[in-house]
Amino acid sequence: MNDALGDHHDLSRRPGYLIRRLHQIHVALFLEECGGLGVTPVQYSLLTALAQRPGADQASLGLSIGIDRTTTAQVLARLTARGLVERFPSPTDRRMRLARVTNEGLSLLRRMDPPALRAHDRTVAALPETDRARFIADLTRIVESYANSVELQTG
Amino acid sequence: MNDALGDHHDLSRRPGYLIRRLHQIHVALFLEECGGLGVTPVQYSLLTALAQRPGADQASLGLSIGIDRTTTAQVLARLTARGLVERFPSPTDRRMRLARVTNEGLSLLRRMDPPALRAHDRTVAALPETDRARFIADLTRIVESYANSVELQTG
DNA sequence: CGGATTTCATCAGTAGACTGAGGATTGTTG
DNA sequence: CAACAATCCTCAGTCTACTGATGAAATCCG
Repeated sequence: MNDALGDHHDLSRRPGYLIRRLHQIHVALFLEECGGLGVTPVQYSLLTALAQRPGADQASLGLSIGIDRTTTAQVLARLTARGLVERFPSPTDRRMRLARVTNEGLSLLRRMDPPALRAHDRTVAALPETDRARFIADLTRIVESYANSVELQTG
Repeated sequence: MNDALGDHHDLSRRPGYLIRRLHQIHVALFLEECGGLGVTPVQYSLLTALAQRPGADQASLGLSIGIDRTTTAQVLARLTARGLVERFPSPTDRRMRLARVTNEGLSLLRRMDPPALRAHDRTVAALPETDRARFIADLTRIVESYANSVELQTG
């Protein structure tokens, strides 16, 4: 067995494993900070994106936050059921359903911002302050390197 | 609106958002490299951990790879159905079900190692080579800082 | 104009991930 | 020893996430 494979058998050296765990940690911190409001990280991302682009259709909305068409529809359905989002048919293209954040949704979004910001900050709080920006820049660099990759994007 | 919250409205500056996307990218790369073998990243992690600790019980197995009791049972059930893992009651504690990787599972694991290693390498390939080890060290640091955190651990 | 293609949304199916509740067993302690 | 507590697993329910199939609508192009 060569060294590369030997190291590879130590789970904690696998980037993918560490990333899954880090994702898990962030979700837990987010729910700890925002749990009382009943909104998950993805729901919060979607609300944020939709608040910036009212009347977006599901496909482009999902694309902008990196979730696929089916997941986008599911999340929108839950937010709609709670009255945080409205959906309506596009007047110009009857295939499309457009969405918009309701006043109630905007109000919730404003209340969520401080705890959500705390959750994001706590996610990288274990790093010395001088390393955090660099770490986030590295994350950004990897994510953006795949942003235009067809096979990894939602279809 | 203060600056911190203003920046926060740019999704791509939120660590949690970037981590979710990065996780997504890794899973896609993993399935691209290993897809033909029909094993997911979590299944691969579990097989790797179980191969190192044959006869582990579900709870400690899940704990060691950071998935909760219910998910562990689900993943083990799928692997068992495919003949990659065996489950059997503990001879000393009738509450426990122990598990072990079958010969077929060990064989698959060996075949998976090269493509899985490629997937993990590709996950951080967008970073200049000199930055990769540091990035992985940062990931490790954060994950380990929460390793003993009760409220974020499975259980 | 009309058929082929593309695009948008939905549905069904599968997988990972967690909570809360419950039953069975084991361990602790008075 | 018996009551209590802790542990292990399972079950039901919810949410994120993806693929593949299908139907409806729009667009392209001959």
